[in-house]
Amino acid sequence: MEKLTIKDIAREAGVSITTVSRVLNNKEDGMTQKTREKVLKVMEELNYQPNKLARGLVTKRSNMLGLIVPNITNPYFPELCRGAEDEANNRQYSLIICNSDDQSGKEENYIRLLKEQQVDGILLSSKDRLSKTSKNQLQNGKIPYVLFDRGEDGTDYSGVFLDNEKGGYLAGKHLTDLGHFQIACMTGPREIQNSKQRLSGFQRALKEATVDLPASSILVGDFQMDTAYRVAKKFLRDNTVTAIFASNDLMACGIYQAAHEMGIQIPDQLSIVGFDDIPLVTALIPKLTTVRQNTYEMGRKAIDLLINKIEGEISEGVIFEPTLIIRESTKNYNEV
Amino acid sequence: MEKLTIKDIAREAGVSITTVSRVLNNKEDGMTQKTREKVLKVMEELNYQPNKLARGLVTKRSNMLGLIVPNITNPYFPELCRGAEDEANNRQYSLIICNSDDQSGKEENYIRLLKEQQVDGILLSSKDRLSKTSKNQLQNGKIPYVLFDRGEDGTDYSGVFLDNEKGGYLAGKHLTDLGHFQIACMTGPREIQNSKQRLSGFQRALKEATVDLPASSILVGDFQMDTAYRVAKKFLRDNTVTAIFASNDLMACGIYQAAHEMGIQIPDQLSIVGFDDIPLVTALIPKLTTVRQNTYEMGRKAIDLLINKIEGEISEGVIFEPTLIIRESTKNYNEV
DNA sequence: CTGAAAGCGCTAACAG
DNA sequence: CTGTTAGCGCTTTCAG
Repeated sequence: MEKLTIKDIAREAGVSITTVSRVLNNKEDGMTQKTREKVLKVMEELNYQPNKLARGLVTKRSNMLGLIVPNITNPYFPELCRGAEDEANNRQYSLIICNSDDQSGKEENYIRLLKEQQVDGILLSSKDRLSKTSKNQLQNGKIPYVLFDRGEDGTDYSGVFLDNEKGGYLAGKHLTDLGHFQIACMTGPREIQNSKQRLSGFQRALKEATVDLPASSILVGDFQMDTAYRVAKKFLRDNTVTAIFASNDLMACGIYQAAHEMGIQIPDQLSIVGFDDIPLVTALIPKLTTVRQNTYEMGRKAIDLLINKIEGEISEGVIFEPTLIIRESTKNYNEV
Repeated sequence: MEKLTIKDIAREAGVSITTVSRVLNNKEDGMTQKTREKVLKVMEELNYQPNKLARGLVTKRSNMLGLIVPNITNPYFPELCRGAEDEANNRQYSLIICNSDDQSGKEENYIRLLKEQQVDGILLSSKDRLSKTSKNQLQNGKIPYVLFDRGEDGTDYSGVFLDNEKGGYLAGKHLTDLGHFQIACMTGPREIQNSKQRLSGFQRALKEATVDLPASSILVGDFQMDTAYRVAKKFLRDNTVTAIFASNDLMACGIYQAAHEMGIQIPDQLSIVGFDDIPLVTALIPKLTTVRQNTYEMGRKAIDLLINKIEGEISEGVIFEPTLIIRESTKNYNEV
């Protein structure tokens, strides 16, 4: 039982390969119902599976999409992947998922690889803005692409983004509404857009409530749990605050750990707000209050945009709105 | 700047396409260093990227591999993906990651899709044993494949597995060594191999220590946090145990939650052992004692096997040994 | 309504 | 040392 080709089917069904090709592609025109059925039956019997590479070679469409994520290990990204994958499959595309490990070298490499693999488009969730090389690869390679969340500022708004500023604001407002006024904030890496925007939204909220946020209370993290733990431990030893906003949930976990070891009760002595609403967050005790992004939907939408772009429809970028999910890790200051 | 082909390079460099093809494939023989360099330079200048589909069509090698995981949302699987991806890339293969959502329908569909996409091999991490359709697809499609963890019993040992029985034993022994004798166990779905083996290892350990494990203390979960939470809550209301072994870490999280809500202190009143050692487990308070599998390495090894198979070397399946990682969620019974 | 033939971009004999 | 040529499995005019 060697690999079957369209020829074998044609021979077996007593028709030409053109006819076989036609039924393969559901071309309505031409062909008796009978011929079609016969061909279909032969395919069935022989368990024929068309070679998509060969098809791609002539149609210039591989029906494959690339998705590059910075770190599949951060539970945020599997959500994105699932959304992307589901939408891609709905639309008859396959997804190649790649992990850039937060390294722009790897990212560039994957872009090249995906292009060689003739993917029809790329969804890029970059660590931060695109490196110059990446941008070049993408742009003068004329390959359709969509940016996810961490993108360009201004100009090239072809992507799916979150209103990070608003997210930060939501977190800040929640905390000040609860009456807190000694508040700290742990950001992601300083140079990352995302991170800056969340911070600036947060600052806006505190300002509105005339709560001061001294520079010393702005802690710089790296979106990882371990670092957050260390930074928090040091900070909590030397400072008194009643609330902390972590720019992502993973860092919130690190802060939990630090607080626990120092005997600081959450939320009784310390309120914590996270960001992302990754699934594991409900496993924390107490459950984390956080700013939710609908990652799954964002993934779907991003692929939707990408495919539209590939298929020639112009479709604008989208900005998603975050929402605040109040759970158990924040508490009214008065009750402290 | 239209899509460049090997022809363009040949014309530009003033050589034949064969020559270009040769430098592309690093064929050492023939060709002056000079010619090679000239071609290389032209490629560079024009930023040429070879079309892998076309190559695949003639070589019958796509250099793509498929990986099907049951649920990318369980943090266990991203680890596997990373290992698999890294090894694949090392060996110059790309990985298409697919998510079967624990549905064998989706799994079968993906197998078909991957085959049509002409992947060179498939790494299949199935929910449980293969469905008949999957098996057929794989076997009479003559496509190399390797099974991950949840596989066939006996016969076809082409895969990477964990010694689940030993893992269960390790957990049981740890608990009995600590002096516990009122112990419960939460398993995965009853019909799953994995699940059964972990349980039977666990039972073996208790038996050795002459500790009884009544049927009523064997709780059936589904490897998910939510269910575990519900089951545990009910169980803990009606029964007294001083230790629970959860067959995976996600379920351990659910048990934490239940215990917390009922005011049961871990590990003071209840010791818990998990299974997998997924990354988030150190975010739990107290940190979870668990049976670790080296998922990343297992992923690498699996791809290694797969590629060996593809490239014609025979390589046997591998069974990995789990290890016990003692953290903070278990405590000596005497100190209770 | 159906088929013959050209060609997608590349590799691999086989010649020169 | 290099080029010519015949496909890989499929789609797609263009004829019949």
